[in-house]
Amino acid sequence: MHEKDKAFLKNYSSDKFDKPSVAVDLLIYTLYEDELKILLVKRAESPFKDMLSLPGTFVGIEESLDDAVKRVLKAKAQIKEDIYFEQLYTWGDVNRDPRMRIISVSYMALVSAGTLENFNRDENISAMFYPVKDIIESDIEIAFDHKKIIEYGRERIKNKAEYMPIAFQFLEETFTLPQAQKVYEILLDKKLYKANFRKKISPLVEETEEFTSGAAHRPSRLYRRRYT
Amino acid sequence: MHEKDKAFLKNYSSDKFDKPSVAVDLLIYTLYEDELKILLVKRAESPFKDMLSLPGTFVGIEESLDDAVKRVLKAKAQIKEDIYFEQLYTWGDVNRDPRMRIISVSYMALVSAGTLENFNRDENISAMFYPVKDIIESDIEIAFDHKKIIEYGRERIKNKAEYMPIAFQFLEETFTLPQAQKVYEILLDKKLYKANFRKKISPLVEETEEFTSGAAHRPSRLYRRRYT
DNA sequence: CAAATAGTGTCTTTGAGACACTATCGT
DNA sequence: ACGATAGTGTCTCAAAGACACTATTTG
Repeated sequence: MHEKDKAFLKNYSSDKFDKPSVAVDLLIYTLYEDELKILLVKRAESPFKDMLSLPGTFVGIEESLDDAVKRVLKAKAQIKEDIYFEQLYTWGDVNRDPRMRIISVSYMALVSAGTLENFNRDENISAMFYPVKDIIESDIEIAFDHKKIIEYGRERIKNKAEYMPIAFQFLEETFTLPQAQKVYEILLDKKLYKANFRKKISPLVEETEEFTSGAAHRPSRLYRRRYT
Repeated sequence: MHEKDKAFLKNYSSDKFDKPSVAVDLLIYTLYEDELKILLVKRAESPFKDMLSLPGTFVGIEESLDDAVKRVLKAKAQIKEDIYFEQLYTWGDVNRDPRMRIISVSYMALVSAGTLENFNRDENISAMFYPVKDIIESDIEIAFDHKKIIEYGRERIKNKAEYMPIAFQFLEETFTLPQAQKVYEILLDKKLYKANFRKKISPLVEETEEFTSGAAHRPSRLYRRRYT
């Protein structure tokens, strides 16, 4: 390292030049019971003690943002696999945290119900999935500016769903088209026409030779996602 | 502040818990000479001395991200007015800056040529507008990961332009439809059909009674943006 | 009137939306 | 046979794309 760099670094790192802290906060979504749900944790400490908040963590000095996200996924949702997530927005208002200056980089992660099978609900009374609709429409208070972040995420997921592929994240490896349609209907929060939905999604999926069975009606063919 | 908060704060702020630094980096775009241009500054210091980089700054401890952006706009581009800008993405790789850990929140700002009239090119040999196309297509090296950020911004601006209103940021208060069409053609990087363009944009603009004059061809009506 | 750019009318193609019909299971 | 859900054919309508035409200025 150059001498000048050292000088710069020393000056910048000195105490008189305080830095903001950086955290990641996650919108971890899943779909079950025909609802979009999001993982929230009950705060154990002040400020906002006992209120719900997004799972998050501070970003370590030698840790990328993505790694911090993965660490939260593992710690708070018991998800060890690599799952889909994407960055949403960075919130930087000066007083968003009453303790100190914290800049929060928000991410959303989409998890299929299957991936959450080993998410132990009993052990995690502090971390639970709540219907997004309830959070947004009721006036339950949420810690920090996290309600705003949840609303922002809800809009983003709706927009993303319009352009299709993201909904597959909520489905298992194979799925029926009625299942896929249901996912879109929940994400977009509106009814879709069967025939039109199928026309639109057909280039994105490929048939398998499997069918559902047992139900008192015509079986449904299973599809898988087509990667092109 | 609670006792517990103090304890937390003390622990977190202690030296053994080093924090990343936070910066904002700006993609300041303008349009002239029928090209999309971006403001770059020549680095005076190592690392990457004499190379081009995005204008940016560290975020102060009592300064919001937006305020940091405005500070850069003023300092590097002499823009005192409030102009349009939006957050793009936050870059958090551990080694993106060789000196120390810096997380960069990138923004794009769109400036009309008129707003830049008092941008003194002679005084600013270190800050200049460069054609985006040249930067992306040539293999000039750009400091840090800023080339990647520039490419990311170029895609975003293209997507945004598809959904319309953003292009008005590059136009003056009133403008002709051929001028507006030109803006879209540059942003989208493709030719458009006159008749179709006009059909699409007509709900977004309103006529004035003014016309261009002096050119050796039919005068063009001036329009202004319609806010609805 | 010729060159140049502004501005309009209309045909074709594509895709979203709506609806009615047929197919196949369990009971 | 019938209730229930899976799956298909096709009409309508609106927007995107393509092209040809008319309009108004200066020199």
